[in-house]
Amino acid sequence: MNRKIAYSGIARLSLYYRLLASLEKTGEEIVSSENLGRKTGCTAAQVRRDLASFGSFGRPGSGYDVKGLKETISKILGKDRGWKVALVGVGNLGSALLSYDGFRPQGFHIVGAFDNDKELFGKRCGDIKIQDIRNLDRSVAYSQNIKIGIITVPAPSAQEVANKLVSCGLKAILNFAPAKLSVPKEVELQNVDLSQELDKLSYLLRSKGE
Amino acid sequence: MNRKIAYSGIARLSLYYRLLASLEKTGEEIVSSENLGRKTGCTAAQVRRDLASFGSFGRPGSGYDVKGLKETISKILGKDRGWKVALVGVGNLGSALLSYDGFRPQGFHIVGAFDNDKELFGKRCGDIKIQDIRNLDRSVAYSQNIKIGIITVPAPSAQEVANKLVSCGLKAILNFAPAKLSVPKEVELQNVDLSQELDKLSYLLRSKGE
DNA sequence: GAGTGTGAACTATTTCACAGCT
DNA sequence: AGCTGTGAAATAGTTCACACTC
Repeated sequence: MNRKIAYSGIARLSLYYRLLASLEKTGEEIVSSENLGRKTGCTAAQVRRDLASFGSFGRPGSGYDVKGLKETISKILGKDRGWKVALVGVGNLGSALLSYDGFRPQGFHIVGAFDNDKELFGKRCGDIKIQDIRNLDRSVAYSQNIKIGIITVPAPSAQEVANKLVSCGLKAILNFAPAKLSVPKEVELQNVDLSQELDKLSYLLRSKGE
Repeated sequence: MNRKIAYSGIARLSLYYRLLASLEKTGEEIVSSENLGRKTGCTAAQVRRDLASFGSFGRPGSGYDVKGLKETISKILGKDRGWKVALVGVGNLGSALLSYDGFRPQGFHIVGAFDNDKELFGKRCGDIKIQDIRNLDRSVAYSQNIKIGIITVPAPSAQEVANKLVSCGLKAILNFAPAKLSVPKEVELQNVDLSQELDKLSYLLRSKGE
């Protein structure tokens, strides 16, 4: 057992998980690294290496047990924990995320939505009532066991919101604002940067002469 | 001049670009790799290495010219091309992206929005009228010079939409559906996978015992 | 003096290829 | 026979450190 997974392996585990969930639905019981790889866009070697960093889950000669591996990965990723999430910034993107029903089955439950626009207070979005951001404090976060925050405010307010989330004791932030946030190193930060994704496509197109 | 940029360098160029645009607004004229790095979360060495893959843009002793470097990166990334984009799937996320006004200034212009839901045809979202997906064909894409497609449909229809976009001659796809798409290798594909981002946070939290 | 551009060293990640298990 | 788990090799990416330029 090779104890250290490549950082990029984590993202692949997420893909494997989703594929396993779908294989389970269609009744597949066993899957090989070859297949798991092809269906997630990874190589068989990556699949085996990634999984082997956490233990020996496969059976030589046959492959991996779909249901078992799915549960194993769920535990590795911590998806079995049922994370509670707070979202700040109920604009276009924020409300889209609130209404998205794909997070819950993945183990993420948005339990609070906050904004600073009076007009929105009390309105519902999905099944959550939008609250004044000032209602979010350490004790609320603690009592609701909220550990993850999603930032969907405009870039200029993003750092301020991040500070707030940190001061409320949240441990992880998913940031959609196109801004570089500073958070204490013990707080995990992931950025989703839509313009950056388009820039990558643009570069690839341009560099092949489109 | 070191001709080959690391793939991950492209994403950083996008960050540098955005920072330079903001420095330009505040009237800064010169920036060092040190500063550019700190403000984008990269190292000074990365900044210099990334830029040096395309030429010598800095002045030893002072740094990089903000305006000039911004324009250079714009060209490198192909942002100066003014890409036309079609979006398919005007649900929550799709309409959020249509209404988002951050793409245009970045050189990406969504010129068409398509769905298969009759109820939506003719409605406006942002300043675009939603059309029947059947209205999107090769000649429309060609005449409007649409090269990039954004997929914001549910996972089960994503591959079908991708096929359609490819058959319309689009050269790049930004996919938000949690599905692994197959496209010809000459078509560029980037995935934005929100559950995956949450999974990464979940893993990091779990692995540090939160 | 200050800061770039870049070889060279280092670290991370991927791929190869095969011994060993079922 | 088929497929995993894993050393070893190969490749990719990052950091160091400094000669050189302004």
